[in-house]
Amino acid sequence: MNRVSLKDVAKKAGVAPSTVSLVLNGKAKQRRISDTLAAKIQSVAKAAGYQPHPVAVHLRTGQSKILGLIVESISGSFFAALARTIEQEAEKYGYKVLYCSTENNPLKGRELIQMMLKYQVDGYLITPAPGMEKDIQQLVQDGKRLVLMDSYFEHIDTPYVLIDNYKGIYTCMDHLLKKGYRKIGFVTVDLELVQLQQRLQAYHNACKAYKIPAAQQPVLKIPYNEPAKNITRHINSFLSRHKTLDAVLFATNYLGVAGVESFTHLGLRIPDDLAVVCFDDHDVFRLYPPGISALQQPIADIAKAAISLLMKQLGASKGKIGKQQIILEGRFIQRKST
Amino acid sequence: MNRVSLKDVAKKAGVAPSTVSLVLNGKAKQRRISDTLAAKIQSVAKAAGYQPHPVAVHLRTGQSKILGLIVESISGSFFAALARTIEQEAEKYGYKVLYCSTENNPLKGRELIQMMLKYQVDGYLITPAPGMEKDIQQLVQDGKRLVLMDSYFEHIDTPYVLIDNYKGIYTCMDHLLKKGYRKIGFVTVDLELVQLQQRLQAYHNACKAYKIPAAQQPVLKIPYNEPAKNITRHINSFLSRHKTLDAVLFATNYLGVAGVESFTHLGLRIPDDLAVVCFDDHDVFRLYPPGISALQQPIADIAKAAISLLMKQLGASKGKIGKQQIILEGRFIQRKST
DNA sequence: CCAATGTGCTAAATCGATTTTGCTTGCGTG
DNA sequence: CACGCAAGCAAAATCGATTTAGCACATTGG
Repeated sequence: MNRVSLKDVAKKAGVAPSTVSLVLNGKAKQRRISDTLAAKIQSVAKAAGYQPHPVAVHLRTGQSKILGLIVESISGSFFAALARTIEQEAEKYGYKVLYCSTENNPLKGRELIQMMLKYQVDGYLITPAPGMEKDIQQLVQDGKRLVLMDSYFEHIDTPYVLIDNYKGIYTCMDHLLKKGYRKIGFVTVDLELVQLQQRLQAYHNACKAYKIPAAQQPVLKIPYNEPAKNITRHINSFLSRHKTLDAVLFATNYLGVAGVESFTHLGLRIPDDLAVVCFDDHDVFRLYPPGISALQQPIADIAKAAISLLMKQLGASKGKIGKQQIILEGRFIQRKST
Repeated sequence: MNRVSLKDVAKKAGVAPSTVSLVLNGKAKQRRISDTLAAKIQSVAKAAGYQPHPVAVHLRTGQSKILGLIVESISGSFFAALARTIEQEAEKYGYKVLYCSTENNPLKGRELIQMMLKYQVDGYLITPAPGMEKDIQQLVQDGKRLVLMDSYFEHIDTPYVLIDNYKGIYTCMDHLLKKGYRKIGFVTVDLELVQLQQRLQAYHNACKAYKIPAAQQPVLKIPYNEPAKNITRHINSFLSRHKTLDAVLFATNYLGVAGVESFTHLGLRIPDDLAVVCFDDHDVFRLYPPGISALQQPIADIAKAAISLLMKQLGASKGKIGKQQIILEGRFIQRKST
């Protein structure tokens, strides 16, 4: 229960507290403290197991060294992986991450933001859900540091990191079309989010490029926040209505997962009865026989880019503040479903 | 961006900072500060919109005024309701709540506890999942203040609040038996947790009291952490194996919810083909026609009792530290399923 | 009339760090 | 020899609160 304070270290080393602080904060050179003394202080501090008191640091510097991470659902595999990498990256800069999920509930999103304001996090990392627009606008107005991931709002000027949605879907479509599939259904979410519009657009444009008439571009738009079993039901009826389909492209991974359930339910064999591709990968696609092709998001890269952007805003990183909008490309993972 | 500090208030009121602090902390009487001055300071502080700086308070007092709440799943209705009430109650004592869910993942539970240690929460409120036993033991050893809810560990001496599991199930059984049902199936989780043992025991004892032979007490134990669709599958086969059942009693609400799916799947009509009761209520039971009887947990009371126990440990509450184990009774909600 | 007691408030220490300013030396230069 | 400058470290201020010790004045008693 006995914390070692900076003073204790100073006493043991026989120097002033300020000297210890300077050394431990790497300002020894700059403040012309002799190397021998610096080395001694370092070793004494280590031996004593000194850990700076975060609350004191926070009070003095005004920095909590905490980042707030708000994701839609911590149970989703994309978000879980994202959270882990974010945490690792943040640690490199000496930041802790406070992470919470909105569980697709905008009210909860608001509460979480309020909570993080209270705890004075230094910066925000958010995968914005529809309904959080105003809250995010507010954060920007208040001059808070933030980076959006996975999505963004067209008329709020914030740094963000996301995948190239258009190119991603186009790659998937290109793959299917080159394989000879011509009756491709598209399953997406019924939402006005930019990235979903882009995905839809890419689907239609790819069809057009291969001279597929507009009438043969069946699209299923599933309501947002629909329970899993309803999604499966929607997909069931969609597939039944369009018996002639030879391929389906899912716009998000949870739709793809629901689709998988649908296939087993309808007894469809992949890829003989139907070819399948999904935008955004998932464990299920790797495991479900025979393996479903997917466009993998570079999760680690997204996390790194996001942290990097945030650190630049916080002035912790040396680099200049360059482009604030980063768009990464996905990687197509071919499996046996196509 | 201009925080008003205690000093600012002091300057505006023309008094010393210490006086302001004493007044605002309700120690005016005790320190014989005149009522007129106290009143003036109060009004000045209010007018200036003074808010104490939590970090400074934390540093000085050593109290973060934050409680850590760890639940199994924030999406579960029981836990969500619990979290809300906890938050409300905590606010009355001037505490904020940092809440997170383990999503039934013991590893995540450990991480969360580590995080809360870092943030120096003053006390812990935990609904312990199997696998967290060691971590909780450690907390107790470190002298942390904590209260368990919903469950507990037999050989760790901690304060806890939970429902009377035995009496709860007995009440359900009594209800069914009085209505004339004699072939009652029991669906529970295959876990060694005390409260589940008690529920099972109550089931068997109630049967015995009505002279039902042991051979006619069919019990289905479903593995822990099974995905929802597997649970439904288990229940399907259980109900098919025991066609003669005239009633089912579910030991937890998520089993009941899976059961409901099973009924629709098998085309069973409630209560004509089968009577149903569930331990622990859920929105679904209220909405699913014709409404399923359930033993409702007094969630608000649990939350209040837990906060009360924790506050006593933290010395924030006036009352003496009395009994540390609180057992509450559930309320039977009769609906049309029986 | 002076000590004892009470009253009402302020000054100063403290929590544990960071950061600016300042104080000694030693050395080189004119 | 005096002056200036730099090196190397210590002292003190600061962040924003809480809390203890104590000061100045008034009242009372012997």
